[in-house]
Amino acid sequence: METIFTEFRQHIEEISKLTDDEFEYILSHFVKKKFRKHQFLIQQDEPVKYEYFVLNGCVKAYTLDHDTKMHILQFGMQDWWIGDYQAYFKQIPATLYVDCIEDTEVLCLTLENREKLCTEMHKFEHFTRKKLNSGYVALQQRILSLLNSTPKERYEQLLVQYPSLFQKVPKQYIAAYLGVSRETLSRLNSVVK
Amino acid sequence: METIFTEFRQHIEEISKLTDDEFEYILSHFVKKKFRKHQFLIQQDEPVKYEYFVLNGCVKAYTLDHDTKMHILQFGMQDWWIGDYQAYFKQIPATLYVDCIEDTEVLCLTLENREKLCTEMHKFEHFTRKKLNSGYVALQQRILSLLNSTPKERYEQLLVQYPSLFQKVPKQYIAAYLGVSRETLSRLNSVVK
DNA sequence: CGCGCGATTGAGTAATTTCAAATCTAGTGG
DNA sequence: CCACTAGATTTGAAATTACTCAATCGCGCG
Repeated sequence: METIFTEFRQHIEEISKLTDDEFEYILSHFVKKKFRKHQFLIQQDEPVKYEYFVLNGCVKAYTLDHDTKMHILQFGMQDWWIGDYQAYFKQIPATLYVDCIEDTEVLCLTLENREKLCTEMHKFEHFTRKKLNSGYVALQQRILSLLNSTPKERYEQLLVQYPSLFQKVPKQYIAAYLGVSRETLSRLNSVVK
Repeated sequence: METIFTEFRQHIEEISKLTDDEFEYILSHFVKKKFRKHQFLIQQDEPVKYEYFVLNGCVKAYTLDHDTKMHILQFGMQDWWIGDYQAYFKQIPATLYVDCIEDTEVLCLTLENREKLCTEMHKFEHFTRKKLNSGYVALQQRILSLLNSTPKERYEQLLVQYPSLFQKVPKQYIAAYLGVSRETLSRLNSVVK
């Protein structure tokens, strides 16, 4: 077993313990791929074949406003799942771009294999449901922070919640994630709270 | 079978067909409750016993900023699920309020019964997972609309997406959902696009 | 050393909020 | 049927916040 997959196994086993055979079986439904910095995993209007599990590296999922202004829906770092779920589940052309902030390795799962695993292994469906539960809650929290909080508060919350993001991600992308201009984000540091 | 439950059955059967016995079994894990306009289903800091399926009526889930400014996370109308999922899944005190915009009947599901149904009936776990998939996508869309769109655009998108909301819900609550002040929402109508 | 990307700073502009007051509406009791 | 009231909506004006556009700064890498 390649050691690169142990993290992936641990990730699943946080929710459901697996036998070696079970893990091998799950893994056989994924394809490993490498991408370079700036390379696209998904491009708007293209078909969306996969959901991705990030083994290492860093990616961002975003839309472009009038082909210029970027709005970041999600980052993907080690152990995070990422994709264009709307397009993936409905099997329609991509509504998002996903590209690499640095060189990145991912595990790719087709919708077909996802459904197959869920049907064949109750354990995997359980894992998927649990993962979705927490993902759902996280998105609700993000919505509340967009409604409740000032840009400065949102920035500080993010800093506490995902300090590792700030190691890898240029501030302008943080701004595009928080929903403010890069200039405003820059000025937050000097504002005395 | 009370006719009030046929909608609920149809709602599940949009994803998984059920036998009468299966539906009866599922239903036996829910409790039906009635609430009056202005009554709370959930109050901040109280325990969260249930997730709710709305049979009829209308509710809102929200937080209060400094006990005054309301931010609405979600509305719940006929056939919608609603609750304080963060508190429900983690079994911690409520972070939200949920109360009735009009008299409302709901089906209540404890976390225990939810997990029991998911464990015992693969079909129910499948239903739950599918429902979460689309819920997850819907929340992502909401985040993107908060990042991408002007208040006027968000208002118009909501109007197209959920016209029935506007029959039941005062505009000030729509404003609290869209993330603008009621005054700004009011002024949107007069702004020539 | 110089290039290029990212971050910062400044100034003017646009949008939204806040606070206050006025208007409208539906439901209630006389 | 009308007057009254509470809640909801609208309007006005001032203040605040964030945005845009432009210029500058800083740093790592070839």
